[in-house]
Amino acid sequence: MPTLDRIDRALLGLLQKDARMSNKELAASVGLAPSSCLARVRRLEAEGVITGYRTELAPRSLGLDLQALIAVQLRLHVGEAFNSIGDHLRSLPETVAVYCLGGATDFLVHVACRDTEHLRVLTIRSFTSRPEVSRIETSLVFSFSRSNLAVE
Amino acid sequence: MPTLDRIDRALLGLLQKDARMSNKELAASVGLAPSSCLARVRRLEAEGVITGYRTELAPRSLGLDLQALIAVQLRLHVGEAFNSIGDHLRSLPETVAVYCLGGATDFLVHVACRDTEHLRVLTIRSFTSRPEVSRIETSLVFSFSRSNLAVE
DNA sequence: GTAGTTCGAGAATATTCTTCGGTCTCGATG
DNA sequence: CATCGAGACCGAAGAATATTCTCGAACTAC
Repeated sequence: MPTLDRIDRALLGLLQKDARMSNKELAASVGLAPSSCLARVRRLEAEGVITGYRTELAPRSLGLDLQALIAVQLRLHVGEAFNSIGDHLRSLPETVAVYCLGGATDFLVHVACRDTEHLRVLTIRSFTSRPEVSRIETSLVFSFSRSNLAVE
Repeated sequence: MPTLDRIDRALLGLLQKDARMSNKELAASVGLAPSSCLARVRRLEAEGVITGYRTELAPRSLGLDLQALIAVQLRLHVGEAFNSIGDHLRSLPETVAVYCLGGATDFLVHVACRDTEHLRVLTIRSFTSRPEVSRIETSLVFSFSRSNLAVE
């Protein structure tokens, strides 16, 4: 369990906002020499604090105009089914995110589709036709925005 | 509405997986000269296909061991309240993501907290005590994983 | 004190970025 | 059928950056 000091947190805050910030600029922002800064970032990566650098795309630019949240309720709650359906949901090309939940809903899946027909086919082919799935409920996503984690 | 050819899509796929990949490596992966590759990426940024580069952090490393989804139902559905509560939810330091939904639930908020006490205080202070909020329902998040958008 | 440890600075090297012509292809046009 | 222009790519070179390495300061424990 790594301890994060003030500088680590500043780095994480900056990198969350812009993962492509150069090491030099990063170093200047936190008041370190580039070499020291790089060592810190490498350490944060190695310790697993930083889990990856992702590029965020506009779904619309990819022709995915329709986003939905699909709440999934399972028939069997044995561990086996839980894992296999989880992997299945994560592997769908339409999937943006998968939540595994406690409560009445077992999974909540955020999907991006081209249009309503695409969504309709998706829910049938990849959700309701699976034997583990008891019931789903689909909600339209009007807007979606992600925030940075608080690092302080 | 920009048209994305095969190379654009390859670039987006690679950058989604690793936003810090160097331009040189990126160029080699798609069979382009670095200069041409850079021009493509710049164009994708300018066209709004790429909306940002984010660093993904492990919530646990930040002492945020407890994640939850909070479904929010509003009292008034006028546009005014809708925007103000949306901004409020997005501005919370605990917020990871905010969905604005159609259906019975108006907002779904993904939050990360230190512990149950933190979550309890959060739901009261930042959710139920707001006048626009009629009712909330909190679900525990056992696991959460994000996928890359299909670019092909 | 002193040895060990951690952390950062600075220099030197390796690598990469970025710009700037130049070339090629392709389609339209005279 | 030749010419022209637009668009896309490549390659080279200077500038900027990343990375490695070594050294020294501050701190700890004994």
